[in-house]
Order: sequence, then C-alpha cells, then structure tokens
Amino acid sequence: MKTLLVLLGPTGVGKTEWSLLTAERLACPIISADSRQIYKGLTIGTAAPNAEQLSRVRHYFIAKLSPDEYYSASQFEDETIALLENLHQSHDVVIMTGGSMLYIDAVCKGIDEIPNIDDKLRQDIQNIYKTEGLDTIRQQLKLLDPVFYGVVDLKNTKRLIHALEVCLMTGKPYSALRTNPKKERPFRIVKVGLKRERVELYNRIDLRVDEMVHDGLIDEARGFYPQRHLNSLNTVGYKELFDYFDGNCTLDFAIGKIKQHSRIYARKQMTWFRRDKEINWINLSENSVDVLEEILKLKEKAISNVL
RNA sequence: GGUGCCAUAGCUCAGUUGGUAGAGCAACGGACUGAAAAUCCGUGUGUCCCUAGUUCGAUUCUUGGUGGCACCA
Repeated sequence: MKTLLVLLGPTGVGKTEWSLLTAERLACPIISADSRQIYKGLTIGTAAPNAEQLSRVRHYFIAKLSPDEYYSASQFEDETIALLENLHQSHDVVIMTGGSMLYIDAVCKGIDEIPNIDDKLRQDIQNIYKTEGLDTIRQQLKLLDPVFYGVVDLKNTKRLIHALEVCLMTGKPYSALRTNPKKERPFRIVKVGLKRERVELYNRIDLRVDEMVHDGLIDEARGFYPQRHLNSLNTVGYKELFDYFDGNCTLDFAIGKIKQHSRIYARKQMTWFRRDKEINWINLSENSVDVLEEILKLKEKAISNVL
C-alpha cells in the first residue's frame, strides 16, 4: 500500500525546509495544501517556496491559479486524490505539506458531496443580504432547514449564506447533505506535526515578517492593491498593507499588525491540531532530535503498525 | 528647593457618596464540511504605588513617603 506523508504545523514552524529535505531523501514530490500559496504572485507574503526550492523538488498546487479564480477545499480534495493516483504509480510515498487544515482534512477524511452553486443564485443571495440584511437570510434558512438553523452560529454570515445557497440549489435541507462520511482512501496516511515552544515560534514569525519586508513584500502587495477586494487577497500580509496604502496607518503599524495577525493565525492552527489525535508530534525546539531521522522513523512505524 | 496634579489589568484609562473594581486595545481559549491566512464565538489575567492612621470595614478619607508630569524659583 502506498503512503501519503502529511507534514503539518503552524505557520513559521519550518514546514517548507523540512518537507524539502524529507522529499529529497525519499525522492518524492510535494503536494502543497495551502489556500494562498496556490495563487500566482502571492509569493513573498505567503512564504511560498522560492525558485531555488521549487527546482529541488517537484511541487504541486503552488502558483497555480490567478488570484481572481475561485477555489475550494472540495476542488482541492478531488484534484489531490486524482493526482495521488498518478503519483503513487511511481512513488511509494508522496508528501503533502501546508497549513490549510480544511484542505488537509478534505484530502484525509473527505467532505460531503454538495453540488456547485451557480453564479446567478450566489449573486441573488448576495443581493438579498445587501439589501435586506442578515435577518432575512436567517428567516429563510429557518424555514428551509430548521435543523441546521438550530446548530449554526447565527452571527456567522458566511455559514448562513452558504447553507441557504445549498438549500435553494438542491431543494433539500443543507443538514440532510451533511452526512460527514468517513471516506476510505486507497493509500495509508501518516501525519507528522512540527511544533516549537510558543515564544520561539513567535520570534521566528516576527523575524520572518521583517525578512519579507526586506525581500520586497511592500511592492508585491502594491501590485495587488487594485485587486484588494478579491478573496485571495483577504490574507495576512496583504490586507494590513492595503490599509497602509489607504493612508489609514503608518507602515510600522501595518508591519506590526502583520506580525500580530500571523501569530493569531498560528494559534488558530494549533487549536485545530489539538483535536486531531492522529498527529505524531516532533518538537523542533528540542535541539537533540535529528528531525529528518525522526520523520522517517515515524513514517516507518506508522507503516508497520498498519501491516 | 516650593506649589499643584497624577499613580487602578500587559498598554491607554474609567470607577467605587468607604462594602477589595471595569471598558477599549493587547493576550488567551474555542468552533470550523465548496471563500478557511477566511468567518464566527467565548474568557478579566489585579498587592487599585508604599506606610501609618480614622473606621466594623480603606483601592476610595487623612498623615508621611516614593515615583512621574506641570508651573514657580
């Protein structure tokens, strides 16, 4: 049986570096599970692998889409599963690395089949929301799917709108489609998590932001300023600079906010990790561990456990 | 050196007519199924500068300190 080695961890922990070394050792490609690095041009601000790193190991899902293209965890699931079927023909192990936990879970566990929402319906509901407000959305959802209405966070606009979209699109209650299937994959999944002491992680994040600025983050962001309304640009590292370009704050303030928001992002990721009991952790703050050997050891152990 | 004002959460500050205190920001915790670096929810973490007094009881009033700011020398 083939293996998917998932290398995860909070932003700034060192995933890129260790995934490269591991991939070189195993002579395998890397699938990136990152909802922002997938867009072209968001290079410095998302700490995407650079040209030199990309030349060392074949990467997938890096700089693949134009920033105005729609994408979703479900598409990522489909495309990755199809890609793995191919890659596993020539590789026993394929590495997947990234910080977008919804994407990782979509591949590892699967998500429900829900039809695509057509653009007109999406637009119509947006218009209702804009002209009549969230309460109208709530009331419609309450009628069409009282079950989900009872569970959902009634202040979360995105979730409410999406649930209503699905109800109207399918003619069925959204909750009826949420079966939470445990999809069986034709490959073994080994999850290795990289972590560091919090203070150290925060220091690394701060330092990395300073490096990004030094490497030209401000110019990169300025290039996207006209496209700031796009979802792909609603991203830490860019939205703070857009505020600076607007004249709402100083550059130093914006950079400080990028650091702060990156730290919050890292914490949110760790919250997600805590409930995933399948992750085998390696603490990079402990100098004594040989990280690469540790990763390979965890992989071997997981493989022999299954056999 | 003199006079006045100030000292409360990590920061900026409210407040308690005397019954040990609360906002914003920060920080921290959580949720998460086709926008997820998104979106949303929750939590006050405190020698109320120190000392002595008055009082059943002082962060609050009084005395004396300490530190900061302003003005006068």
